[in-house]
Amino acid sequence: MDAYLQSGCEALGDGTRFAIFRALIERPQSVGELAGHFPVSRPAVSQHLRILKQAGLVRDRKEGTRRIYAADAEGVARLRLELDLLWGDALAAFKAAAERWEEPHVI
Amino acid sequence: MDAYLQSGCEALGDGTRFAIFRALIERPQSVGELAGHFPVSRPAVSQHLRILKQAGLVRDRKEGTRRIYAADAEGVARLRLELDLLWGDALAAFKAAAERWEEPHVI
DNA sequence: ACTTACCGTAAGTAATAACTAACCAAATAA
DNA sequence: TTATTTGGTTAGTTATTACTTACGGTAAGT
Repeated sequence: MDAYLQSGCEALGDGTRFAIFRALIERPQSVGELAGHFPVSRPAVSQHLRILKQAGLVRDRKEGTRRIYAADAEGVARLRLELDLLWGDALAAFKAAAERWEEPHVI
Repeated sequence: MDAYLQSGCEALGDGTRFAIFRALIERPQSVGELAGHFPVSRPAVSQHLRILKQAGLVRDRKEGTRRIYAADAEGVARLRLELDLLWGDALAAFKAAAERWEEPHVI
């Protein structure tokens, strides 16, 4: 999973990438800073960041020679909405299934 | 990702597995039924189901010679809660960042 | 008992993803 | 200008994952 577009859940499927994303939610950080937190090389972090960026979950801005990455509010909201729809469907299905069990008792 | 325990996001990281999970949210289904919906073999579906089960996202019951899988309400709720905490953290951070920008204007 | 339907598991393969090392580019500092 | 810092990209390797085929096991039907 290193070079093509993908949806939010796939982008967060890798543990290291999820951890990087989580770190960026706490506060914006540079690539080198992030690399310091995890047992992978700086290029590996760069590649994870590219994938997160393609998924719209992070954005970046240049600041001198450094590049600061931050979680992207819009992308996060989009993923949240997508998953909320899923939870909604699930809840509706659970409720319907429960009612199919309870109805006979009401008779 | 075929044999060890993992958290919810990693379990949904694979596209085929996510699709299977989504199908089970719509309605409980047997393994063979699921395999009919996707371009993979039945054993492949079985393996995906095992991973989803290890993640607590699905449960299964025997029904004759068939085995019916269904989304697990408790596991779904747990994952939802975990992600809601993440969204909450993100929202708080975005709000704090926005205020750091707006404060100077208030002076 | 035999057959059929359905499914899990094991083994092996093929595909893909994650990673490192090496290189290059841009911005700042001396 | 030269050196330093920082980080993206490429190439190649390693590790992991998804997959199929083959097999065995259980439950229901004949």
